[in-house]
Amino acid sequence: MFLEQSGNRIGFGEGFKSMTINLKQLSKLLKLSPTTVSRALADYPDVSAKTRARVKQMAIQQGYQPNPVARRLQKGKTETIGIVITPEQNYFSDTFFIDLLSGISNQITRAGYELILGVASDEEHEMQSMRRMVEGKRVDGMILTLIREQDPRVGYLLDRDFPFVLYGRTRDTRPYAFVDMDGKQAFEKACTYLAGLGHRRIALLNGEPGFMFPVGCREGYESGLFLSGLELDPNLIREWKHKDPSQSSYRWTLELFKNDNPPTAILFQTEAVNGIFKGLDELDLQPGKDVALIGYDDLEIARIHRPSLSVLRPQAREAGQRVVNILLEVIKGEDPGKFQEIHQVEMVIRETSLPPS
Amino acid sequence: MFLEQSGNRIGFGEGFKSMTINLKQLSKLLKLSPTTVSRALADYPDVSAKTRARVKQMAIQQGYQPNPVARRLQKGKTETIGIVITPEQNYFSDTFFIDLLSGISNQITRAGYELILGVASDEEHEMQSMRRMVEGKRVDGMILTLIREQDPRVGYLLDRDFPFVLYGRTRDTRPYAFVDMDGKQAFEKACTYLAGLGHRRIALLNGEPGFMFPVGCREGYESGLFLSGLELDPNLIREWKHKDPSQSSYRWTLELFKNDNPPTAILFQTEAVNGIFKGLDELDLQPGKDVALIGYDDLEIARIHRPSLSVLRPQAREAGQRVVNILLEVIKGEDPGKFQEIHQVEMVIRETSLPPS
DNA sequence: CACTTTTCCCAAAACGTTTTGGAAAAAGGA
DNA sequence: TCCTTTTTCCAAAACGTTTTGGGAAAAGTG
Repeated sequence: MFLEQSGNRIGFGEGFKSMTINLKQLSKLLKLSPTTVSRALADYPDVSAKTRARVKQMAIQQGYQPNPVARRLQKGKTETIGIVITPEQNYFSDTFFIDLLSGISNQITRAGYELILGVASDEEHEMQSMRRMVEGKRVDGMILTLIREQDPRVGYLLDRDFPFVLYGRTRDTRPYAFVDMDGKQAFEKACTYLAGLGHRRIALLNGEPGFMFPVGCREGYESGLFLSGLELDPNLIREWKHKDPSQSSYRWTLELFKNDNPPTAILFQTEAVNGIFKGLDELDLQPGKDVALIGYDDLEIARIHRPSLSVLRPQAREAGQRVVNILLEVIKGEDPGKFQEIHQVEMVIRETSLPPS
Repeated sequence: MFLEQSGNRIGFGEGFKSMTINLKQLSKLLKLSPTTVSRALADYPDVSAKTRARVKQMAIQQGYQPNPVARRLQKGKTETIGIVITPEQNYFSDTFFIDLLSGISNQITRAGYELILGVASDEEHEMQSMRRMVEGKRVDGMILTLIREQDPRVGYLLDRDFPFVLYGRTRDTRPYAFVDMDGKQAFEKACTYLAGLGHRRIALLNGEPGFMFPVGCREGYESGLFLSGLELDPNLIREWKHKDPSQSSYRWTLELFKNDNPPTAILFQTEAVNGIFKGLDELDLQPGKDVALIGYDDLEIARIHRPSLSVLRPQAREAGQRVVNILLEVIKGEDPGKFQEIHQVEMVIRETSLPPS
């Protein structure tokens, strides 16, 4: 009686009923057609400035917001993008991933899109969660992180021409869009810096093989040694496990110093720092004094610890924003091959990168 | 020509076009009406067993999946629930929040729903992000975490009768649904345990005031002291800041031991453990040996550290699942007041809870 | 004035489901 | 057999937008 339709029945077990106005009601209030109201709000030129203003004012006054579900159906787009995280892989180490997610989320909101999140326990569920999003027509595009050297997700998405952007890179040769950190350049920089201080025995405690990121780290490390005229000693390279970064890096730290000719400096991913500190402590070596340390990722612990840890600092938030902007372009139909960005990584010198004693 | 509609135009700037079949096409293939196919798939009794089987088989064969957007429009539900996280509040400390999120996500997926994520930098953006979800008709329900004593979000949602569930509690007296950990009972248990070992000076390094969780912690602490016949000494209670848990807890640790009569044990949230370790180290006190420690939350560091840290362990994953199940009931129209759960917290005794030396 | 162009608006269709309200056919009951 | 009930299916409406394809009125042009 009061409202012709969509009135708010206050009823049994009905749960929440929106009290907001819809397009038809708004147009009735304005004595205009829904068409005109819709077009006025979308700034089409074929509605006069006067009515456009009138429409907009009324829309604000009535708190009208177009129903996103209806708009999505008509537009044939979900206005949604998906991401799947795998906490078991210890991705959530502190601030880094959160910064990335933060950049992603803010940019998505700005575009009026939605971010839907999947949480998977392993590689298989990760794929499953992504397929649900893609094949279930729940998203317009995917963001991929923690990229593996051979990553089935990339092949899957390329095969069906579905829009996606990687944070990282893989070995697939077909063109695709990615935003990656220049791990190679970062580790090269750190390595030459340490060599410049006089270090001759520089170790690399690298991430797990199979993932793409450690590949670049190693390349940079080797290239840094080469540029500094140092020899590569395989005994100074070790790899820890994602499942248990602290434990494995602890063991490898002890291992490294069993060498006849132990390292005077270590490069590593900050994620593994607890294990390294513990190992050094057990060996009665002072971090920064007896062994120089540079980590990749500026986690909280790096700033807190005394001595504070020198680090390579990727700009995760900015990268997240770029990932989204690129994905939106790809969704629009742009050629993904055009978007391949490699971002510089800053080096922050603190207290653990002194010359050898 | 090939397909009457929704054919896959392979075109310019068109981006991804779904190659999947829709209801109308499927029904044409089956020589049935869309109505019947829809009802067959939904197991309505008014379609014969034979055709139902035929429909289901064809649906599988053709890989048919109903378009969720269309279904949402018709059903008037978004089949989506929202959550907003605030990383600045240091919520993502290690495994705890991830476990919660993991439980939430899995249960949501199981129900065929979607989880949309907002990332906010502060309280204001947190509210803004939630309002966008609620008023923009983007979700059917909200999950709230990191609850404050006076939490404007709760009032907001109660006022408009919008479905939500808290992980935690607040001071609002109106009935609402929540799943909370029994922090009070946990701290009481830890406190009486330490007192039972002979500790007489037990300190509490509590979370930031304003949030609800530390309130329970303190109550449990005080009750534990009382039950053990110990006096409450205000000098043994300190509160650290969310913005900077390590730094502030480090300072307060030093402070605690400036006492004439310093503590022999400390209760705290594990989040703050780095600062405590650092403080004790500086004071030449050995954790576990000179000072007993029990933390709340079983973070990785607690298991890794030597001596390993005794902790109170909330079952975050289970709690996450309960939150979702309850929220789905509330969305269905159940009375939220019926769902108020307080979960027990387990105590894990490791190496830092010995009798005083 | 008569014609063309521009301005401004709108009715109807479409997006892909589910629900409503029957209707035809088959089965049951007398 | 005739009437009633059950079984099985379907056409049409609805969800709330945007887009399509005009059409009437106003303005410009000769």
